[in-house]
Amino acid sequence: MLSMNEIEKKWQIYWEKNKSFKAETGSSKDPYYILVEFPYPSGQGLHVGHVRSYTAQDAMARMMRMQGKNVLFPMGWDAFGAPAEQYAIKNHIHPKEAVKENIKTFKRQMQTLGFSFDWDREFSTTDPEYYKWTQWQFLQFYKHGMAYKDTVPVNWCPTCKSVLSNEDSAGGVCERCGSQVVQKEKSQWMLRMSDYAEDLLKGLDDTNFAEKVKLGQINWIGKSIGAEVDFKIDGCKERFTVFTTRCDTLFGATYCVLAPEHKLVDKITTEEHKKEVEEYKHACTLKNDMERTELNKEKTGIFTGSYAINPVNNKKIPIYISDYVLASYGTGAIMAVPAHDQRDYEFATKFNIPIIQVLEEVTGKPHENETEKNSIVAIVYNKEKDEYLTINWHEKGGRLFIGGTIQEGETPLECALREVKEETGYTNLELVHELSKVNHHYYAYNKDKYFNIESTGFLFELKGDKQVSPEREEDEQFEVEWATKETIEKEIKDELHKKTYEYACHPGAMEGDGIHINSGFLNGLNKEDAIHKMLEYLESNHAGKEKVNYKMRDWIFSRQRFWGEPIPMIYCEKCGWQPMKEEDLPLLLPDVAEYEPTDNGESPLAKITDWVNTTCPKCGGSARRETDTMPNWAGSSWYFLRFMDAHNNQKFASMDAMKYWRRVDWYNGGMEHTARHLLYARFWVQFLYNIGLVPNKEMIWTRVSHGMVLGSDNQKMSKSKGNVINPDDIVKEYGADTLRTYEMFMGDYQMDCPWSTDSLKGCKRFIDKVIRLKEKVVDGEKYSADLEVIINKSIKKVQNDLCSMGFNTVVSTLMILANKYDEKDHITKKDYHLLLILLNPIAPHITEELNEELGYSPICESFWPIYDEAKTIDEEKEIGVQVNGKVRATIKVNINDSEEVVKEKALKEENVIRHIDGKEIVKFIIIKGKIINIVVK
RNA sequence: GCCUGAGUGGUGGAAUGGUAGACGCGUCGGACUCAAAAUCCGAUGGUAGCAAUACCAUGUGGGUUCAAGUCCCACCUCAGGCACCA
Repeated sequence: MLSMNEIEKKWQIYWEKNKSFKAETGSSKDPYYILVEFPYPSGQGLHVGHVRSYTAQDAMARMMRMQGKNVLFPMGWDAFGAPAEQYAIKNHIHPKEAVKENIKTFKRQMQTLGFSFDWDREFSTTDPEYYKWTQWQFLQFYKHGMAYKDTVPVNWCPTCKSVLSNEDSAGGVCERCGSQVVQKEKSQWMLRMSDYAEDLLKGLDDTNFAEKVKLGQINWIGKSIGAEVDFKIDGCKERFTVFTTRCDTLFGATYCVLAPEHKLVDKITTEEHKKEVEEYKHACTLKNDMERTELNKEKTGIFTGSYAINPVNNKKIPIYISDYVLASYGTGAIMAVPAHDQRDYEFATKFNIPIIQVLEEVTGKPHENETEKNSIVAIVYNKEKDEYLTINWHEKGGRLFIGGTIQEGETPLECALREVKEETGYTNLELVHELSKVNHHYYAYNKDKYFNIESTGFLFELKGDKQVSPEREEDEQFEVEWATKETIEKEIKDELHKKTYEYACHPGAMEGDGIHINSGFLNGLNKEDAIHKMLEYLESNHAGKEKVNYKMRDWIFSRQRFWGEPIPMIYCEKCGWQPMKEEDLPLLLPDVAEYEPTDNGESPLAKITDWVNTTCPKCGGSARRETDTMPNWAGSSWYFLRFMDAHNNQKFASMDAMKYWRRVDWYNGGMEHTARHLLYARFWVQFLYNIGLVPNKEMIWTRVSHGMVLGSDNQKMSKSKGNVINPDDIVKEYGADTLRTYEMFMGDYQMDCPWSTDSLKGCKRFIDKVIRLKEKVVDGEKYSADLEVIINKSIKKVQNDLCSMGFNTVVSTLMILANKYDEKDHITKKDYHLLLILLNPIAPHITEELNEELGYSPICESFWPIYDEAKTIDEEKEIGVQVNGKVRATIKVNINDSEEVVKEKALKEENVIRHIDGKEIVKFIIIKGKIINIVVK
């Protein structure tokens, strides 16, 4: 008798020897490419989370092979990265040595789990044979004008003298030493990814990504359609352009803002403001990205002394500089419309800049022959009692705030104060906010008239309870009541008053839609129509044009690190930047053992002078190599192409191989990579497609993501929390099949799920039960008659669920099947064989072993069973009988029963009779094979 | 603030608009055993009841429907991602 671990070893050797999972390029079988993100081989070893996603894809791969597909299921290593470099610095060894060790561990662990990877295609991104092609592809980017050098700000720690990634400088503090991170300008290689924004957006239509993945991509690209508007500067020839998505609000622009870094700032700043502006600009350079974008930060800024001319009404509006405007987005300048943009509103309030409302929300329904008038709604708040002043008309009109019509010669504010006094007698009010105006339509019963009013809202605070006697008119029969927030939300039904209350709760800019006011030729139009009309106006007056902007920027492609692909560029004093000759690739990383960072922010490579000094490929004179390396994302942007033709030394992959495999059919990875990694990979592929090197513009068809395996405390597994589960321990104690089965069964594959060793034991019991069932096997090459339906149902469910990531229900289906078998004294050989095949994708070792004992040829060389749809339906079924939607009984129905028979059966049930007794049957609903509902009155 | 998800027993989680809680874990009871482990059998959402059964129950409140965990509207909580993108 072999032990569990021996059985597993036996089959792992069998698969390896027989190359059971080798994918043959060019085979006449249908190709199917299943990819799971290749791991970073860390020193921690394989995580149980890896086991979950690899098992899931492995199960799919195994089933599809049995279904006759030529499955490509590869594995490799994404081994460049900071941890290996840190480790190397500490231990004075070359990172490639550390990586070699880690890969060995990872591979051994994967093999003990029995994943059906085609190991013949294995490679690491750190192999010179691989990164040669990463470098080669960079040269293609360069040669096609897609790579360029630019000066961009980087996070810089003055203490560590090192460039930090955004992650390492979270919170504006250096992760390592805790000192303040500052911004430093640095010349970096960039890839023109923003040129591809539109194509990356459109390309999504040619993929089958999950909707949330597509949304992630769309948000990251961040397309916004708007307009560029040109502003002249008063008394000066200069002009500047702003980007806006709301050109319809141009009449409401009351100032402009330039980013502190904007080129024009120095030119337009007047003498008297020079000093302050300089100081402000300087203060901004000291702030890092985090501080500048901090939430709820109070707006800051400085007036430049100059004025811009609003192109639609020639009004002079002041120009400020402020860091809430980003130099890197749009044109680095904005027109500010405080009435309709929250940020502008905050700035304008702080600097006392006028706020002009140009758009009103509309409430109520318009009607013919409306009378127009202006009115107010006053909301009075009592801070001490936390209550609002209302008047209650009871059944004559419900609860309202104080309202009224503005009279001749009266301002809205005067009107509001008068109305409050007349209706309630309160006089000591302090204005908190004047609220946005609302355009309201309503019908007045007492006057039998339709009105269209422009209502101004006010929020007051009550100061003291001084009250004079109200001056109500005779027909004003209401009560004055103080009402709580809850009462108001429940009882105030009037749309205008509700809207006004909403404004009072969230005072600020009105960013919604409505109709335009104070806007010349736009008056009366809604947002969309007004945008179109404004665009026409701007274009015909040469003052602006439609413009599309994207949040996505070019890809900063330089890293000041040792352990990455060297960028194959050479700088010559005479010839400038020159690409290396392609035939000289790969440019190898030097074999030294010191990678301490330099103290000026250069890559550690800069200190290795033997390596840095070289000759210019163009003029042959002395020159220096680029010392920055590529980011971690580079190698993973095209590895899936390499798997199609992993050992080609003429090309990164041959067109023939890529045409045969077509694309990645199924790509599984973590949710955290669905935005950036996927975008980089798609960009890379689209570029290669455009220069004719890959067969399709999108090389990834379906992208799905898995949930994390958390510790049993529902927290992320980490050494410090002591909740880490090592797959090696589990395999040793319970076997790989049990671990695989449990990880499939633990929960919804796409969702996070905590580890539970108790539940794992349950899966062990299930596997043991399957083994025990062998004792019940009797000869027979047919399914047992009474098992036929459940067998056919199970085949269908297992195969459907394996394809739709319902791995947990695959396992439960098989548990149900095994329980059914267990109820019987005997099962046929064929019954048992079927269970083994269905379970094989998830628990491949033990099923192969039991299958062999039965005398069959290996499952990995067999065919997947085909189910008979006709036999998936039960002859007899229990269904519920409802009366008025509540289940009152269950009856057994036969598939051939007519509606009449079913009806009869239902009406015979005692409990049903009791519930319909003395009542009239209104409706008799029979959903065949599902439910009966008797509706009675 | 915005975008994604998710809220169902003691617990992990099932459920094409059709008997909510499949399957598993745990717990309780029983069998086997000198005993324990393993295994097997039974019970297991809550309240009331001896029971038949009734009522309540899928985050909260409304709605659509013969029928809602599932669809629609509003809200609350949690997790992840993005965040002054004009």
